[in-house]
Amino acid sequence: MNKKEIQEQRVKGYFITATKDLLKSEGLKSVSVRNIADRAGYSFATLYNYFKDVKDLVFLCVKDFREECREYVDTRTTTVTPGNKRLKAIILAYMEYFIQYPGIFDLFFAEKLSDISGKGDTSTLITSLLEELCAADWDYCIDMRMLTSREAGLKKAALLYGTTGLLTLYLNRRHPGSYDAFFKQATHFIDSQLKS
Amino acid sequence: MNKKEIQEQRVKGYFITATKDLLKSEGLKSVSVRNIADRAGYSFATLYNYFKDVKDLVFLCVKDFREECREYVDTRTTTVTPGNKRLKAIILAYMEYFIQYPGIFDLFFAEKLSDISGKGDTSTLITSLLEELCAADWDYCIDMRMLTSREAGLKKAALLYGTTGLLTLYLNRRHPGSYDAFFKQATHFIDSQLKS
DNA sequence: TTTACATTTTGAACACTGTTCAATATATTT
DNA sequence: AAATATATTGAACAGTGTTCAAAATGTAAA
Repeated sequence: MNKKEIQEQRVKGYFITATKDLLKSEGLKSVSVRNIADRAGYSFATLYNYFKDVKDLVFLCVKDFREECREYVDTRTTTVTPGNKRLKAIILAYMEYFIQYPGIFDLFFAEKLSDISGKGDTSTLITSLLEELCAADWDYCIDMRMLTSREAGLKKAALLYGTTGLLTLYLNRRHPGSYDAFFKQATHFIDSQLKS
Repeated sequence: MNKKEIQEQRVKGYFITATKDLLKSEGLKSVSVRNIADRAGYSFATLYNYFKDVKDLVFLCVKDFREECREYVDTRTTTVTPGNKRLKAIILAYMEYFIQYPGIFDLFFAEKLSDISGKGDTSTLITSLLEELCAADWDYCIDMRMLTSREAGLKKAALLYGTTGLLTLYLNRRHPGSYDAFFKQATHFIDSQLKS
């Protein structure tokens, strides 16, 4: 029924919102079935009527966070000069977003997906985010004959791997040891990669 | 006393060996206080007479794995021509080691350190491994005037970030989707970074 | 309105996790 | 052999995810 569908989606939304709030404020380690249900105003058992397990619920947040990150980056890079300059700004803002919400980084890149089957698209959702954010400016550079399509492909990959690694090392291993040092390393890395 | 010290180190060793075996065979998720103690032939409570908590014990394994990785890489790269060629071989072997033991990668780069205080050197132990493996060949390239010291520093950092990110994405997000594709990406990335 | 059925919500229970602590067992010394 | 010191241990507690039968609620029919 339609009414039933609407209500189901509503309750699902309560759980998702609770999970997102918890993840952003307390981090991934505090995301538990009982904590989520408390925030949503339901019993922990109710959660299992709407999601097959807690990982399923947690990974449903990826879509929303992806959009949030997109907006975060867009609002602070639209006025920047297209091309290399904006690419740098986009990548820095992208990293900044995860620095601000380490729990979201954990969810995106560290948390293991439970079942490998149908969740391939969640992985794609995550790994394609940076590429999507940069797409227009890579195209711009290619159109301007600053880069070949082949070169752009290599740089895209290197920047995805590098930013992921740098964030992993900084958030999980405090390397570099301060935010200033991290930021300096990030800019150096991006500059070195964008340099033709 | 000396006798006491020897016995204490021996029992500690039993727990560390058990943890290492478990980590390599079953992965980090199976490393629990009771599983470790079972393998070591003690009660789970005994563990707390030798280590302040389970994370302390788990991170003590880093030192041994570091040595193991070092040997793994050394034995398959000593005969390679020094310079860029050997650098590539070293970095590939380094990645290969973690592909073989995903649990060790989790321990090195994903697992959060419990207390931030005295464990800074464990982080350093981890983040300096690749640099140490490559040190001789970077020096070789600098001596041969193939690189300036400054350029080498940039490349070192980029390769550390890139390998960490590529391994994170492949092991946690199946990106790229197959080992063949992963290997191809890894070689492309390394080649592009080593290219002056 | 009351009865009957369908759906949603829920807490108890189970198997796990890490950790603490008092009791037990072992080793050492007197 | 008795007294003391040390090592080992299981019970207990608070937390985790998950299942399931019972209770509460909503809906339809009599």
